[in-house]
Amino acid sequence: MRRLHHPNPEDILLTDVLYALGDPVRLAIAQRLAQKGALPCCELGVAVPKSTLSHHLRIMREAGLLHCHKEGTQHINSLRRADLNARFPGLLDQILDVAMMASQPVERVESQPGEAEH
Amino acid sequence: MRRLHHPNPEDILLTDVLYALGDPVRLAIAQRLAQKGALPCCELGVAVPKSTLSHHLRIMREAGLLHCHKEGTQHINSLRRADLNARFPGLLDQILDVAMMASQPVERVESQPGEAEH
DNA sequence: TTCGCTTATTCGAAAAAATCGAATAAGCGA
DNA sequence: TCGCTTATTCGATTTTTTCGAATAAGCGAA
Repeated sequence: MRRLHHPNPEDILLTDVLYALGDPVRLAIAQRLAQKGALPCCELGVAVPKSTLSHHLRIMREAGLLHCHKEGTQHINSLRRADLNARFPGLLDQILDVAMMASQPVERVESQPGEAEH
Repeated sequence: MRRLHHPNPEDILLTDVLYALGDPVRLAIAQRLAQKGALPCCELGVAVPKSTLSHHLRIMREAGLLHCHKEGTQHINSLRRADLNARFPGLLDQILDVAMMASQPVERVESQPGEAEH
């Protein structure tokens, strides 16, 4: 398997980060990782085919948004919070804050059926 | 000419805003408008063909990022700062802040030759 | 009104990117 | 080695982006 590419912190581009987060599936992944810390691909909780998920993770990884390392057969993903905060102070937290506030449908995939939100 | 569509403030989606700013040309336009207030298309200072510029402005307008109104033969564009701030408090300013900090090449097109930036 | 000029959108074809099923790779344990 | 699990890569289709050419629309002068 080819080695996965991660940009150096100083090479992370703002437009790449914004582009990576400018998709409902990828924003949901970022939110999930922010909450859970580190997760393998299969536990990201997004309803897309495996090949599409791989593509989304690549976009995020190459944008510098997340780090991925292998553990056995699994690929563990986590947000590069420190690197992002060094390069763009406060940005990621601000985005995750407003994302939490104004959740979009795709981000509520696992809400409890009993909790109505009339 | 068809009427230009602008989403209502409450219909603005975070992913649309991030996607709209996740392109070097569009981020440069947002920065320019943040600095100058309101500008017609021809004074946005981006080096792309007219038809491409029209497309970029449409993406931004339909994302809720900017407002466009006609004045004579010109279309005046301005950021929807109040609407965006109401929907996603602090987000736009945060993005413009870090964009200013870490300017990408396309954003420095008009820097003064005399002003060194060491 | 009609012509010429300016500003900007829309059309249409080509290039680039996203999607997703099928095939492949790679680790683990029996 | 075989079978199972996890995830990437391939390849074809769909969607989006790009940009020259055509169109639209306002303005001022003849």
